[in-house]
Amino acid sequence: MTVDVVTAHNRDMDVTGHTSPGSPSDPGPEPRSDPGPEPRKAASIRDVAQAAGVSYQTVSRVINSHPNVREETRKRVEAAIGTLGFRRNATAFALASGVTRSVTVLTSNTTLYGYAATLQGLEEAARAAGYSLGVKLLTPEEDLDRTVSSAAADGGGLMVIGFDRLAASALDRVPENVPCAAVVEAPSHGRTPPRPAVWADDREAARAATAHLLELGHRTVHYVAIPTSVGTRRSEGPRAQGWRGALEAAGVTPPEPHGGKGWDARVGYDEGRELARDPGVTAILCGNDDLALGVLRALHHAGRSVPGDVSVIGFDDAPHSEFVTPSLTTVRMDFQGLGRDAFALLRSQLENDYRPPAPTFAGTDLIIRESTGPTAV
Amino acid sequence: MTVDVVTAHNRDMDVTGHTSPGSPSDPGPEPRSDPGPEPRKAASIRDVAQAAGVSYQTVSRVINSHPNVREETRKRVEAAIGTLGFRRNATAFALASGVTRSVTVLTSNTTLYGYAATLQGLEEAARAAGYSLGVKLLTPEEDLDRTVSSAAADGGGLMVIGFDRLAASALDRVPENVPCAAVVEAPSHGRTPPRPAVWADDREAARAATAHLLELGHRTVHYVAIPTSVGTRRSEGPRAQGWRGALEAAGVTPPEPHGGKGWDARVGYDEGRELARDPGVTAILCGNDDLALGVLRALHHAGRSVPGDVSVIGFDDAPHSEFVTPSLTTVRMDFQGLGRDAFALLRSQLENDYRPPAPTFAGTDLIIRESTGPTAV
DNA sequence: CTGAAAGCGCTTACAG
DNA sequence: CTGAAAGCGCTTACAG
Repeated sequence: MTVDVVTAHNRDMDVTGHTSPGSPSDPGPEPRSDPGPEPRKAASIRDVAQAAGVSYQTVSRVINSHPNVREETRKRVEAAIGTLGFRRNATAFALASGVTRSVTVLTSNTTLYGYAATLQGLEEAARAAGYSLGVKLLTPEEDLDRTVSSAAADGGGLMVIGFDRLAASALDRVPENVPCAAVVEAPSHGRTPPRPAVWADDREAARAATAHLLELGHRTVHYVAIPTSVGTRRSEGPRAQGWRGALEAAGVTPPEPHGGKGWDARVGYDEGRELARDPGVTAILCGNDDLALGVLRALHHAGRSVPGDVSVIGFDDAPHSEFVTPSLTTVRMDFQGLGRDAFALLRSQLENDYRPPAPTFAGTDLIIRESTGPTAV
Repeated sequence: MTVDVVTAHNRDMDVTGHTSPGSPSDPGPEPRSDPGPEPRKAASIRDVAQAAGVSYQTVSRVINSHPNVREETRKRVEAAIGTLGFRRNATAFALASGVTRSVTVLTSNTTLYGYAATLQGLEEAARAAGYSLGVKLLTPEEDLDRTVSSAAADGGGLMVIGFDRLAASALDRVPENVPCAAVVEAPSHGRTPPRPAVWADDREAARAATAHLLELGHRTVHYVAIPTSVGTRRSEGPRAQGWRGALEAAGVTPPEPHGGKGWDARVGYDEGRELARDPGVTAILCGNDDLALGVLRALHHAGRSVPGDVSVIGFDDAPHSEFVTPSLTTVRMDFQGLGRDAFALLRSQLENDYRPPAPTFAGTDLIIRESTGPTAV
């Protein structure tokens, strides 16, 4: 396929670390008794109290904007806070108050579009609610129980982006008494996720996309699967189920699905090469836009035109899908909405008086672009 | 340009929140004095001590794998830890020990490839070192000083992904006494970042890419800029400087640069339409691959072939760039390496006895694919 | 090898 | 409206 001529350039490092002023390598002229203008250690509530001539409890009242503080006292304390550059120690606050206002996200990926966009939705919701957000990457190498329990020990709640098997088993291992919510693949009928969760209707979206291809006149539709969080066979994910359901509803026997080996364009390319060899293949649904891109590329290399000879539909509506040629027909997903809604589910476990608002998830849309068309006559 | 026929589907929500067992809405049969099999509250060091029949200091020794504990005592404590499901409270640990082993990343984006890949490098390095990783998104709406100081108050160190103006000014505002490191754009000659930082040699990479186009016979090279962290004009970033430097070295007067208005393909498309109108344009360097994708699309719509009529080079080597048609000649950046190296810089400020290892950053490479070629004769 | 004390920086009752 | 006490769950010296 693509021949990459790699021209090595700039193998030299240009990475610089500057030692901070006052580092051991620069002892300075002489030890001074004067601590100097820049405070070495962060000011505490007690330092502020002393500077303002009040007790430290009063400082606590001011920083928590308690009503019962005389105006003049407050001013004095605030002035001291300003000059000392005081910032409340979040660790001590968490320990003393018992409220953590932090969540850590467990995810096996941060760069794939669906994951990254979900993460962004989570971040926005967390920030809006005044929570800090931690991220812990799930890897096959590390012991899952250790990873999960160390994340749980960080306090606060846990969010799981459960699009894959690794993340799904992490979700299964979250201890009962740890607040937790997840965004997951649409569960099979009658099954519920082990924890409060949100999901998009992948199954229905895949059904609609497949039906659209059948309506265009294609005799059958092939499927290139993404890995899935459920089952072991690539045909068991909700997108695969929706695809199969649409075919069966039309009286078409579903062909063997492809893929299931990864999320990226290379996998799509490899599967696309196989599909391109079969002249009977005229319509392909892909589990995501990256796979679809690889399939497009493989069809191009095989000399089969899109959509003239073959129609291709992706999934997710990644940002570049509108700008490739041919532009990609795909299913738009509101990952950020999923992230926001999942955060609300977690927050309702963390704060007793918090009721989650109406879900903001926008649903799924089939976006028709250039990569699909009627069958050639 | 692309006509999107949006078929609304599945606007219905399919988002489910399951209330956890024992929620207020399900009060259960009767209050029981028996707390039941599942512990409501996490076990503390004291609970473990009691269960094991030792003092809580001994438990502390065990969980910190202190040598001076009798083998039998250790066993007993470990058994108690197991049955109680004890996990050390990270907040209390941080407060008592003074070591935080956490960093929070300040970034204005998490989905653009360069940012996401840098973040992933940071995450890997942090995890390998046993640090937890927080992410705080920088937004123009929020007060920068507040955002920075709240992140600083979370304890641990700060990492800034400083590829844009917002992040650069966040970096300027980090208080002197807060440990901090950054990954930044290559600084101009004689200027140093306000904090320890790493960078790739964007300037040299852009120079090399431009020189490559000139060597192919192009009379001049046009530039579509990404926004930059320095200066106000789009021509001031290091990539722009490298591009201009290469032209001037060849005795070519640089044309006015385009872009600078955003990072995504839409901006590239808009700029590409302008460039496509000028038949004298035969070579275009873009500040990133998304812009390049938009430019490619605009050239396609204008009926100008790539690389037959126009050559295009991107920047960053995003995962999809290899699979678009024509595949994109681009500059590969080792963002993950930058992230790892930046973390080491921060860690050396956090741990007195830690010396950063040799940098792992792999440099930049020009990857030549299909979107570039010799000028048409 | 193990236990009793003091303290990390804050908060939440409890007193005045 | 403001101050003195106790405690969050752990650690680091200090004693035995």
